[in-house]
Amino acid sequence: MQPVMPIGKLARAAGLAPSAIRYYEKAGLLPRPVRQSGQRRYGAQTAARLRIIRLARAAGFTIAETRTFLSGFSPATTPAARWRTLAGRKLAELEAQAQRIARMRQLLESSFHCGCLRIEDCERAIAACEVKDPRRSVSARK
Amino acid sequence: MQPVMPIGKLARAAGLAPSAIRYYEKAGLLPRPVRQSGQRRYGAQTAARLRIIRLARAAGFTIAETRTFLSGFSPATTPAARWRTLAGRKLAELEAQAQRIARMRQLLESSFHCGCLRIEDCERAIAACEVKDPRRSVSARK
DNA sequence: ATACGAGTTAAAGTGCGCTTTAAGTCAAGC
DNA sequence: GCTTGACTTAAAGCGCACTTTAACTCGTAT
Repeated sequence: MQPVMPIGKLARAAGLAPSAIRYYEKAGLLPRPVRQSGQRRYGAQTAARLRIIRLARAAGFTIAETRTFLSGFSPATTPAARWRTLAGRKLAELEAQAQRIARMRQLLESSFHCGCLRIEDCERAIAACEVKDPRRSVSARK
Repeated sequence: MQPVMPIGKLARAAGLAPSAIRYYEKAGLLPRPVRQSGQRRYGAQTAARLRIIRLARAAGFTIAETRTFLSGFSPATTPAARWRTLAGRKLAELEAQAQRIARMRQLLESSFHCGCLRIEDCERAIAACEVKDPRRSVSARK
């Protein structure tokens, strides 16, 4: 039960679906594991690696960024240094996202305080509260 | 040039691609416009409506929500009341997003302060800073 | 006449992170 | 011998908001 877990057990242990683990393998986050009659067998180190992956994902890193963290640096680069590099960029992205959220909040709270009875009436009044950047929106998370 | 703009002109005026305008029409955000020999002709009111759509999108509403705002209420419901209803929900979503961002920020700043030389070494150390919710992540905007 | 630019359509493509499906293999229990 | 459950693969599907493509039609300028 220690060095030879099948994928289902590993998945339960990690709180993931087996398909996600296979996907991570294909994506280069996990090495090809040993096999017994065609089936993957995992040791405790893979469970540990999945915990790291989960941490990275929870911190907002994409699969590609997580792969970079795991294997995209010179082997001499320490985990701490890798994390600093990637976290710096990610924090900037999060800052941008936070600002977009703040802007949306502002729009949600400040718009349509008009007394128009029909939308066609507002259509003229809106002109003032013009939006600068027509692109981008967010919301919708699984 | 006032009540009979072709789609290209409208698109430029609104800062959108013609394909987006056709898409909005198919999605039910815009009414089918008058046509001249098969081609769409728009008046100033459509430009105004596009400004409203842009505002709604910038505020974080999805296409479906925007359609609800425009035509999903009883005609007697004022724009202000419609907006209040939808904005309330959206603000709650934004609050949730903001919290996720805060959590990601925290993880980014607090993780991997270990002195491990290789990731395999951290794999044991990580166990402590366990993540609660294995699902969900964000980042990556067009 | 004919080339050009702008319009038309339906259908497929994009990005991301998986999940789902279909069709098959394998070992263990009855 | 046969069912059951867990595994295998490659490929397709999902959600969202558009964009891109391919093949075609217009009116206008040369």
